[in-house]
Amino acid sequence: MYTFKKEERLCNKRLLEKLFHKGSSFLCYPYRVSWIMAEAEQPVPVQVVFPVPKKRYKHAVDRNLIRRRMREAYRLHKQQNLYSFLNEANIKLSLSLSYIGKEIEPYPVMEKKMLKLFVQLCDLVANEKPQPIN
RNA sequence: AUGGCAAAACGUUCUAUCGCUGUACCGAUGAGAGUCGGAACGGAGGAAAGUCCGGGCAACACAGAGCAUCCUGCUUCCUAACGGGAAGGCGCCGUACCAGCCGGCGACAGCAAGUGCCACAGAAAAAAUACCGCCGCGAUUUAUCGGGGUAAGGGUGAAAACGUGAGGUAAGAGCUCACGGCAUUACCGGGCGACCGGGAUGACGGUAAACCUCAGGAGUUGAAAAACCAAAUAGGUUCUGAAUUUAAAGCUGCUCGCUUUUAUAUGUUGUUCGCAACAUGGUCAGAAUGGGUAGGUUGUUAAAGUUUGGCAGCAAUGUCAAAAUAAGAUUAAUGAUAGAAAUUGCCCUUCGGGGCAACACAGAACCCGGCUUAUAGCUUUGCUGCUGGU
RNA sequence: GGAAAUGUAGCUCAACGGUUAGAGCAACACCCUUAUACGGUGCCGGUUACAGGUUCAAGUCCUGUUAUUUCCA
Repeated sequence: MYTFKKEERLCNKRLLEKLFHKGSSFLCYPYRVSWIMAEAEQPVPVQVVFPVPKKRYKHAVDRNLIRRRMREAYRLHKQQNLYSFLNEANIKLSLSLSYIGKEIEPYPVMEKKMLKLFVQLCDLVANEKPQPIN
């Protein structure tokens, strides 16, 4: 189940705007995570977007490389560490993982940080749960 | 042999596992649309980059001509077109000078259409107002002064009135002559032409990447252009029907409604001045209509395309024939991990090989033709001067 | 994806193609004051973003590159 299809990507402009304006966020270097509970009935637990700022990385090649590594790390570990928890709690999320590192990290580092990020996110969501937004 | 310059070709490959995306296919389900599963095939570049030019395509505008603005600028040809390319001319560079060949570079129309500018220095920077000097003339205090001629010499400058020699002259001066350079040319010859050779002429400083002149060209906006689709939401316009009318305050959580006060929605007509009739406007309900927003489809990848071969041409290129399952994303795919090989460098070597390291620049966004810039490594070709004279 | 503008001293800006690129603030030194501030005097600081070209001469003109900023949504 290491898939990553179109439905799992966050493409809607309104949702994106809502995410960045109203969503809560935290830092887990080299990622900046923004998340919000999703109201709409989406077919997957999480819709995610991976922005990499053009200001920091001038060349498209670098941005592509970072995005692809992030996506790979997310794809391989989301099922065990994120989906299982969310499915139990029956929560749906919109998520944004911005890369704000100053240098391009190698894949093993990014993978480790991604795991740490998942743990942190689950904790926060669990704390938020008592007063759901909808 | 090595280095440099120029041009051209290439610019990693294979396997396994897990993914992403497109195409058409099979199975299950379903009335259908679709959904789920399976296996097959395709999936970044020489610059995809910069956006510097030129097109295609689309929308809007548009009688014709001129002015302004901007761009281009040796000639001929190629091309859909170009500021691109090819061939040629001319100039410059490649060992002092000259000639020829070879190679490289050149925004290379016109200062002899007009105007402007040429700091400082210098007498003078362009119609020579003569500082020193040179040569006459006049005056005399015999060493100077006055008023002329003179661009040969001095010095200044990036640049000084074409250079050298002779004649000529009071001294000088293209003033005259010879040789040489430069420019122009309504002349002659060669070349399609740029231009070349000869003759004639002389207005013989530089600057047009100074204004400008001449010749040629340019409508504007860009796929976030543009066309179509069926829904939802708020509002616009029109039609039909219903009720009947405004403003302020209060009652109730809100709406409806009720109460009080004031005026009696606007206009026209009539009027007994109390009001009545008609029209318009407003409220509610329904229908139609065209536009906007977000979404989807088309545009959108079979093309002035790629590869190979024949023919025409010096070449750019054209033409004919054949071949190929020929990227198509849209918050944006083409990836990750592991292993092997190739290439290059270094070290060791029993010359069989082994170990370590490196592997550039860089990512399609409607599509083409160029240019420019970045680029590890690797391959090929040419040149890096040759000949003759002084 | 498309379209513009600007790079000059540590900062903010000037400068007809022509002398050694200038002004204010800042920094430094001295004076003033018991001392600091204010004030005064002096001084320091520039590859005019980079490369090439035109010109006798380029910060200025032309071409290419690079960096920054802005606009269209």
